[in-house]
Amino acid sequence: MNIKELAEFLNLSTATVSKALNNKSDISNHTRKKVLEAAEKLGYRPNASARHLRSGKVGAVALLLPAADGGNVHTASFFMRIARGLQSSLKASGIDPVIHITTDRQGEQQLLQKIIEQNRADAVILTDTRIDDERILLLNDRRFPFVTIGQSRVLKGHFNWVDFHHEEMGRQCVRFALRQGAKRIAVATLGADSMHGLQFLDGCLEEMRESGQTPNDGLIFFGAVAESSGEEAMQKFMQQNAKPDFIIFINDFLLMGACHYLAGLPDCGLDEKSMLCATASSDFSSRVMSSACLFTVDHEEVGRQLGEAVLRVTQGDNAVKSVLLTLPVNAIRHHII
DNA sequence: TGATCTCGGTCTGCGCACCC
DNA sequence: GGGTGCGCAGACCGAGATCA
Repeated sequence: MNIKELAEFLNLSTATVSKALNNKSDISNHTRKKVLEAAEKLGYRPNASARHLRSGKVGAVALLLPAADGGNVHTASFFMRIARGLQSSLKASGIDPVIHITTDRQGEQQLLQKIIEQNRADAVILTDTRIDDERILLLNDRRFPFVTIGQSRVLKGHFNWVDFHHEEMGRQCVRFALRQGAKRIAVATLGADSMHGLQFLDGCLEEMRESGQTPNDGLIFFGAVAESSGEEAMQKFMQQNAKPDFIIFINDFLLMGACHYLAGLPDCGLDEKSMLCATASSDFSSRVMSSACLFTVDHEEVGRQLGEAVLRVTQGDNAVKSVLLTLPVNAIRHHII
């Protein structure tokens, strides 16, 4: 059953039927009611591909998960929960989130090119933004609508993004460590060109300086979103003459690796109480290690903010809006304090 | 072989007919 | 004359068919 057959059944034109179905104003209530009843009775459903052909829209937004060799299987659970909020906020507009996973940056770049050139989505949502993010430049150059989860220095940060207040998170982690009596704080953050890794470290270092502590390069580690990075961080810290008495990890993966490392060093002077991570990236660790995380993430709210941004860019709204989310302190961790 | 046409289903700008 | 309701025609895009 297509609109033509429905129109023939009603002895009306397809234009009239289309207008009635789409609630246009120049249709009488009598005709509208007749069309809607017939459509319901005959089981008419609009042909999605034809509708997209007509509107020039695909009806999908591409959510690109962080490119990582196998590692994004774990971080995927973090973004899946965000995607759920995103989906519910986009439901009414008929746009569905489509999740893409790539294993390396080359594959990610090729995928992005394909989405742009073949018009495979109405907008792109980038995650894991970088300090100098060439993906943002590409999307901007091609005038392809996009939103990011995270900031970047490109375009002077003037694009639509939703992000957590990583500097503030870093500051609060240091304040927490100081309240525990920490004298030598180590920080394990994300390296390469991770924007939020840099922001988190900046927050930690600023708070340390303001509280009279001198940051030590030997107590700063740049890693990846992987447990092995947590172990490497511990190896570095344990080699220092002045070993840390408190360690802050940007995420749970590094913390889990550190805990694994510590299991083999029971007398090193550190235990799980002298370690902390900012947020949980994976669904697994958010349950098992919930007390080790200082902040809780409202995934639904992140998804909702993303959904609003996606609607704006797909509707051609050129006004740039940035959303900075401040995360609440984890109640469980607070209780343990 | 390259150019042009046709087809699929939906939507909408514009114009026409009708009625008050 | 103006408002209302309806229909025509064309646009959207890509693949396949047809023609010169």
